[in-house]
Amino acid sequence: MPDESDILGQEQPDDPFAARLVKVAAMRASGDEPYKARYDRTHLAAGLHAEHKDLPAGEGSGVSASVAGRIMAKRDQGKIAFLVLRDGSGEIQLFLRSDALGEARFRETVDRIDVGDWVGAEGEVVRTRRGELSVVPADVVLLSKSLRPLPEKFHGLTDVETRYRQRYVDLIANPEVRQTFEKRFAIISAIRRFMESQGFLEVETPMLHPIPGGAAARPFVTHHNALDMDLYLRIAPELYLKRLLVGGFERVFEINRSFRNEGISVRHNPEFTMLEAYEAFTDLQGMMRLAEGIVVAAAEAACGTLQIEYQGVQLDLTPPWPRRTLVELASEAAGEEVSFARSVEDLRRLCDRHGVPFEPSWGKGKLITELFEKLAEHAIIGPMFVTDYPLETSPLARKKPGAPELTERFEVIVVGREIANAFSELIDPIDQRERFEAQARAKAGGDEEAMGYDEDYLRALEYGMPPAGGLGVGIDRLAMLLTDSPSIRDVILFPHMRPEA
RNA sequence: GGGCCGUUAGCUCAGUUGGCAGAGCAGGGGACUUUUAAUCCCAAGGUCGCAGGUUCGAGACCUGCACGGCCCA
Repeated sequence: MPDESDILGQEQPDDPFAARLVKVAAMRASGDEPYKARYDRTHLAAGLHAEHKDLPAGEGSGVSASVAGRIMAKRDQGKIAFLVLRDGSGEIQLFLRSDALGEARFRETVDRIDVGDWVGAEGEVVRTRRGELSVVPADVVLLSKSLRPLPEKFHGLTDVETRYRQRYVDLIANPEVRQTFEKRFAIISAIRRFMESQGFLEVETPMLHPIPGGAAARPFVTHHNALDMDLYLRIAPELYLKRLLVGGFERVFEINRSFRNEGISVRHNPEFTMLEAYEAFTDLQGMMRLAEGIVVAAAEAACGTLQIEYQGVQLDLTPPWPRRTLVELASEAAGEEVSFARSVEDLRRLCDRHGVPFEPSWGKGKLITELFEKLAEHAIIGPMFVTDYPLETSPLARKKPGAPELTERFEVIVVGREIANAFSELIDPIDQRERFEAQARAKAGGDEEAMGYDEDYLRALEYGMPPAGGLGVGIDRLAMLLTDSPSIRDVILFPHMRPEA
């Protein structure tokens, strides 16, 4: 990579980077700082288009405006030049004229400015003969010199690896990427407003956990030097939020990152964003209404409608969503009854017959859950509440009355994917202790995703937790759904990547 | 973890049966006073992902590795 000293002797280097360094050096030599401190603008591009929408082609407005942004295109025609300036609101053309700037200054300005530079300009707002609203600058200021050429203007940046690694270039080259993220943040903002409108208080709980809990997942481990102890990046905020119910907060939620030390795929990033909400004195029915309300608020904010299309599939998000039990759906997909009435050996044979791999340590509940996930879940268009998850895989959910092997739990499935998960919360400290003991046995048996035994959480339950419903929503997956994005990496600004080759 | 595919100029892509590395855009020089992917002329631009192998000769064929994508687990 050349630096300024390398190119001082060269007048017109061919290399774009070097050519731009020459311009930087020339500006500095003439006392014009190429990286300025500020620029006071009067207008945004979109504001000018709105204010002057009735200005006829070929006429001047008689009013002056100053704008600032990045130069996206340059069309030099000798005595005039057109620059396309993009700011945060949109684009506005700069119509540089030698008769407005003076011939020498016009030439110097046009030669000095490259596509990619940040520029401020002030002058009369006009509409050209061809109908393009433009600013005819009496003054053009180079605010920040870009040294690297932007991707080709017509095709943009398409290499997905570069798009994810250099999101800043992706955002410059591909305007729809910006729209996707604007939608993502509109979704999150709408969900916050909805939760607050329902009387929920947004809280912050620890991300560094002494005992990983609240989900079945392998954690990231880190180390606190002063305390000389290992800590875990949280896999879920659940157990802390429920401690707050014990403390007397009746409606709380948190929207923030959790971390899971697992594979990366189109649906998994090591750090991801979840909403978790807990409401005292309600149950699974209340969580169904809450889940529907959240998705409706998010869809209206992002899409303005509940009729959406995801990857070619038409979806109607209008509540109420249908409810089916997990065992029912697994049985339909397997073509025979999948139930706790069958023996473990029988369920294993069923797995074999359908090509579903299993571990010898799995009980009926895990086998049935696996059959559902492998045979039925992917085919559900939804949105659908899948209910009655087995107790074996739901260590924090209340038992279903009259069905001791099942829990009062649902997942919301849309286009074959889990986007939300909820229970009537397990508030019985004696039952919870037994569940933790079962998890501890599974962990001892080699299950690295089994939940840790959290004695302080049990102590909290022993003080008494009110009846409650709890809900988790995968914000990244919801954003994928509402922005029609095929990969989670499309809705995470800086997705995790291996180091560059 | 397995299978398949990809990696060529800053970007987007060609590259035939193994025979001198190509185009457009961007960048450089020139022309142009209403352009919209401006247009026209000229010149320049390469560690063909990396390392081996086969061959008189490899961007292409073989092996390994790296990174990425898709599918499966």
